[in-house]
Amino acid sequence: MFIGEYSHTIDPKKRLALPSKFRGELGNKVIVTRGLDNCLFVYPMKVWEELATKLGTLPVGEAGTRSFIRVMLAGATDVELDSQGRILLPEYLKHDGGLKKDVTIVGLFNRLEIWDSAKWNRYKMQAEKNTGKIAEDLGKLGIY
Amino acid sequence: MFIGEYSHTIDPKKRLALPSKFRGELGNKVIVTRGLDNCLFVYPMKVWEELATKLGTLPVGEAGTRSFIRVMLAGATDVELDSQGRILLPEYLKHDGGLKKDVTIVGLFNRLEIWDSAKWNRYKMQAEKNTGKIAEDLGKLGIY
DNA sequence: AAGAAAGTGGGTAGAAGTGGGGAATTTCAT
DNA sequence: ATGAAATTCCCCACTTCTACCCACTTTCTT
Repeated sequence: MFIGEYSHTIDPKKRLALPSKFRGELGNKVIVTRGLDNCLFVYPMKVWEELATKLGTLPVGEAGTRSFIRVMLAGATDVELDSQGRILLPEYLKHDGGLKKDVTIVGLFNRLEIWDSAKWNRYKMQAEKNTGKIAEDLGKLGIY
Repeated sequence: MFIGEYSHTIDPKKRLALPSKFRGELGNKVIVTRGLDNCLFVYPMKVWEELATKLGTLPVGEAGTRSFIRVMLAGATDVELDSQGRILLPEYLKHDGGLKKDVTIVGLFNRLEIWDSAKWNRYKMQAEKNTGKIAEDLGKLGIY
């Protein structure tokens, strides 16, 4: 399980080191894709395969579904880790994720998220303002 | 499985390089045809054969089905990759797909799609407006 | 304090994408 | 049928990007 928050940098060659703590569980090949809230998702291959299978079995007749599948699959790319544990980010993902030099890598159960550091900090502050509300929700979910 | 998004160009001789990542899985002969939403579809031979069989056995009673089959089958052409991994696009497909110089090649599970880059970007932006809806869909699929 | 591990940066050979010349083939009009 | 024009195919050339290797610095561990 992936947990924790790490500050890394994208170098001039668009390479990004993944936290060493995650490498064992990730293997040496991962899937990077556009996520929600303008960040990127990183999946281990096994998790991705389940997800892709679900996508592949959706009916393609309806335009909305078609566009959904397109965005998910088109936004995804498989990347290999180099000998230093870095991935090479395609330009379009770097762009769509709003990433510059400083990024924050967040572990979330079965995936990672890659955020622009500034954006992540804003998001966190915003989230903290809603702590009370979140606590309520947690309560409803039976989490204490 | 084909995934990802690649920016390529059609040269003055109407040649288009397919992304090298896809070449192994495509083989050196593919089918190009008119797709949905004003783009082109590219199928590996095996996938096309299955698809063509299905199309051939569809009931032809309904006008919509008939026209769909016509567009798919009539527009289809088989093209070989040259030694640089490029295909030669027939003029009518280039025209019907609204393709100019800059195109985006998208990997979508078992096929590729070829889009005019400007059109693809508009499509993507449009799709992203439906992020909320997409998030719901993700939930339904059990994706977190 | 010394060694190991992690993150970052850079050089370089090879691969990938793009463009163009010229021969061979096809198409079309004469 | 024949010549002209266009198209297709096969090379080769150039530029950019990527993969692989090595090196430096900082942090953590022993």
